[in-house]
Amino acid sequence: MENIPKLGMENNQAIGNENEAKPSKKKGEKKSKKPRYAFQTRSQVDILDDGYRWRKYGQKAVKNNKFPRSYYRCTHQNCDVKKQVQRLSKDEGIVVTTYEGMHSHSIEKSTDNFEHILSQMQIYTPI
DNA sequence: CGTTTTTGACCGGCGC
DNA sequence: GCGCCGGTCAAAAACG
Repeated sequence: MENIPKLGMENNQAIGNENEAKPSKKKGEKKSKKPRYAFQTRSQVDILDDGYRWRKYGQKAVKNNKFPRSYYRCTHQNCDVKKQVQRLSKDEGIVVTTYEGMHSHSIEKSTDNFEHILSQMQIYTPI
């Protein structure tokens, strides 16, 4: 697992995704809400290291997409942040990274100018 | 040695 | 009622 930050992005677009609208079933609608932040990054590599440590816990192919989607989870002590990376079947150069949850600690990596992007990401929060 | 990765299988929910 | 889908976990193996 050579996880060297490889960033080949030229254009990144942050899209605020909220929780899907569930009809009316059980769900943590009162306590833990899970904000979802989708990031569309233009890069040739799907391994976008944002400065956090992620442990892949699953990979599944998605309908509509010829490429499989990768599921990652933060390997922190109290960080249950989930992240999933998906590539567009039409544009292999487009990588959609969706973050779920918030980090409870700061970044330890260099993050280079990625830190700047991360800042934007946090700003884009909400729902 | 510790950690992480990979594939398969399993479960729950929903649809019809 | 059964089938299907998505999502997650588990184990094993691999790597530094």
